[in-house]
Amino acid sequence: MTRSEENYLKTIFHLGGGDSKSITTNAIAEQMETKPSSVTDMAKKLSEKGLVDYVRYQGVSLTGAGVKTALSIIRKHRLWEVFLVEKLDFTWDEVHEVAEQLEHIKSEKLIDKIDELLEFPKYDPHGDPIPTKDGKFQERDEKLLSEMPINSKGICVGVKDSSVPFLKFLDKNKIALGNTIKVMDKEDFDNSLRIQMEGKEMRISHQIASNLYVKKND
Amino acid sequence: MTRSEENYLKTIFHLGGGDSKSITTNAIAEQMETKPSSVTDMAKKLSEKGLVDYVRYQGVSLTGAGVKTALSIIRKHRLWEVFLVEKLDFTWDEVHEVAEQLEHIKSEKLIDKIDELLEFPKYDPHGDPIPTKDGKFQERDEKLLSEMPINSKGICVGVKDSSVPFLKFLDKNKIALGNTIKVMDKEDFDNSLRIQMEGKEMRISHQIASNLYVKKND
DNA sequence: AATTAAATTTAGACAAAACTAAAAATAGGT
DNA sequence: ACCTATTTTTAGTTTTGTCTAAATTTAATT
Repeated sequence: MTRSEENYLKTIFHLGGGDSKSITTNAIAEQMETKPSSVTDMAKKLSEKGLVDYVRYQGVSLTGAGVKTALSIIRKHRLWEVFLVEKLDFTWDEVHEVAEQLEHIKSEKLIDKIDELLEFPKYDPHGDPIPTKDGKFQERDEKLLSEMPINSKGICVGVKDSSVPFLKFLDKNKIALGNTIKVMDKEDFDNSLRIQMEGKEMRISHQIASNLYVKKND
Repeated sequence: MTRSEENYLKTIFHLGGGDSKSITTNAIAEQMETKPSSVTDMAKKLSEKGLVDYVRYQGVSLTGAGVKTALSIIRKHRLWEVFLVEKLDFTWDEVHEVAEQLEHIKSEKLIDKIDELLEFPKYDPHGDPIPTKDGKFQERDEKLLSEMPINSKGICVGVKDSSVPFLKFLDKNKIALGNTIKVMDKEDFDNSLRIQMEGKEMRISHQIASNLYVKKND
């Protein structure tokens, strides 16, 4: 497994090619900021290795082996993110770039020990689930804040957009994972929300609300 | 800085090319298990970048910038080794391979935080000094056990050979860094030593004694 | 069913890092 | 000073991953 191969598998998984849905070369190229022709080359190689099914002009989807490999990389990425935040005081907007490098370190013992050190976390700093060693996902019953009905309560458990600007915005506005949320009111005009977060009232744009995951209470 | 460039600089430093001594391409090739012709190519590239002085048919030596870069990689390698042993319960014979990968992670913040987490260790698990952030070495007054006079005492502080077999041998014989050592007697015949280690008497071959560093007490 | 626009693949090239085999330079011994 | 063995470099290939530009296939529209 080269680093490049691993990055392709990860991207295909994230684009939804895990459940045998076919992902186009263009979509992969755009996501990875490379050219479609490069993707074609890699598709052939990964197909040779039995990690993806590739049909010319149709796209690629991960095989069982491909999913397994992708999950192991995602697992490493997310565990390293937790490590950086929990043990080294990184902020959640700083971890992605470094984890992109650390996820390629080849040592099963290393990642298992990191997992143990962190006491087997189930979610990463952005609320994304960490696959278990045997590739199982800890799915959670969550919905977007923008889809919560008025008067419903919940806990903020994840972000959909984990870009640096969005995360910094959340920090600035004291919106953090784990916070309690109650939807007070919706504004028809611009779809903004009036919410209570940890008891304090605030107004939130639709943009923001549609990028925050909430676990419903009642 | 590519990974390969970093590995060359590190090797040149270890072969003694830090103090402007010229190291031959052959020596580098042997150390890195590659071919002299490959070394020549890299020597030209590193010379272009101002990291080594290279004279055809004469060899290479590190420039100031080259030494600085080499030390920063060695620093990272050794700090990661300490991390693996102290925080993840790796044994001292398991750390090298993984540290070889981790040393190439690019993030100044990461290594500084690891340093802090470990409380700024001065030596790695094999007793090798860890360069400071500004490239200074913590040299220690140490000598090989084989060179200690009879009746002198000291503390075992490092290994010269840090190969897996040697380290495992030391473990098996309960020889560890930090142990007190007293040289009782030398055998002229085979240069073996009779020593007291942590109070217990044992016999040690010249082979072993010439790969253990000791800090003299008196 | 034909045409056209968009997506995708092919073909050929390049850069990095390595290798092999052949050529060139150095150093040692007489 | 010359010859020879060794070391080192050069020249030409290979592999991996990328690119551009041209060719092909698919899909959408009429």
